[in-house]
Amino acid sequence: MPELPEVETVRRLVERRLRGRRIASVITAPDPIVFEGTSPRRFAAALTGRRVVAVRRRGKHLWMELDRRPWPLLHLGMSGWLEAVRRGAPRPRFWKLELVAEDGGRVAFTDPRRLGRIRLRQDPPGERPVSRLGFDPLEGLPAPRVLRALLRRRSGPMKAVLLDQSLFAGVGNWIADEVLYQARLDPRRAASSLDAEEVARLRGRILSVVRRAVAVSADSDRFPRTWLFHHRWGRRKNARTARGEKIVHLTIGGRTTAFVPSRILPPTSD
DNA sequence: CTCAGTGTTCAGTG
DNA sequence: TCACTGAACACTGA
Repeated sequence: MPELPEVETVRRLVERRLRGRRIASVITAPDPIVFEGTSPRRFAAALTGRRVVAVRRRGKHLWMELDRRPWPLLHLGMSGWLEAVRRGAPRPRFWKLELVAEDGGRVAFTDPRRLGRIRLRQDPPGERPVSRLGFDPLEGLPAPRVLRALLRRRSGPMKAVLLDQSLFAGVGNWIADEVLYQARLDPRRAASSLDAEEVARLRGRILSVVRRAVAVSADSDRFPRTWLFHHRWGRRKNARTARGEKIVHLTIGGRTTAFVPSRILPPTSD
C-alpha cells in the first residue's frame, strides 16, 4: 500500500534502525528484476561495511546516504515493503534484501509482486528517477496561483493529473480519491477547468490528507472515520460512506476511481 | 479459472 | 518536446 505516507513511515523505521550505524552484512535474493541496473552481488558489496549517515525520501522513493558512494535507492512499487526483523527470526516471505546493522538490528525489503526496485545511484536526487519528481506535499506545495497556472496547462482529468509524479510526487490512488472527495471535485473534470477557489480547495486537501496520514504513521485504522478511505475498496455495489452517501466506482486514467457524486460542488465559474 | 490491484514505464498518437 | 492513453510488467488472492 505504499504511497507517500506509507513510504515516509518506513523511512522513519529504517532511520531508527540504521542511522548512525555501520551495515555489518547485506543479504540479497537473486532477483534480476527487482535489482535494476546492478547485480545483487554488486549491490551488497557497495553497502557492506558502510555507515548510514541519513535516510531520505522524495515522493515514493527512499534512499540512504552512506559514508561512501554509490548509495542505495529503493522504490516499493505496488506490493513492496520494508520491515524490521527480530533477532533470530527468519526472513519474511518474499524478501529481496536484508540489512543487518553492527548492533544486530535487521531491516528487510519484501515484494511479492516484484514491481518494486532496488538501485544504486551516485547522487539519487540528481539522477533519474528522483530528479524527475515534482512537489512533495510534505515539503510543501507551490502557492495557489502558481499551482493554478500549472494545472491550467493540463487537459487531462483531475484524477490522472493528481497521479502524475512529475507534478505531485507521492500522491497515489487512494490519496487522489480521498483528496478529490474532500475537496468536493469531480475526478473527471479537466485540470485546466478548475477555478482559483477550486485549486485552493484541492491544494489544502492534498496537504491535510498527507499530513494527517503521516501523523498516524499511515495506520489506516487511525484515519478519521469521515474519510472515504474506509469505504472505497472492492468495487462493491451499494458501497456507501460513513455519511451514507453512495460511492461510484469507475476507471479514470487507467486506474480504479471511487467518488461520491452527491458531494460534488458545481464549478463556481468557468 | 478469471480478474482486480494503494505503481511506473514505454509505445503510439496528436 | 509535451501531453495523453492504454498496455505491459509480475504475482497474489478473492
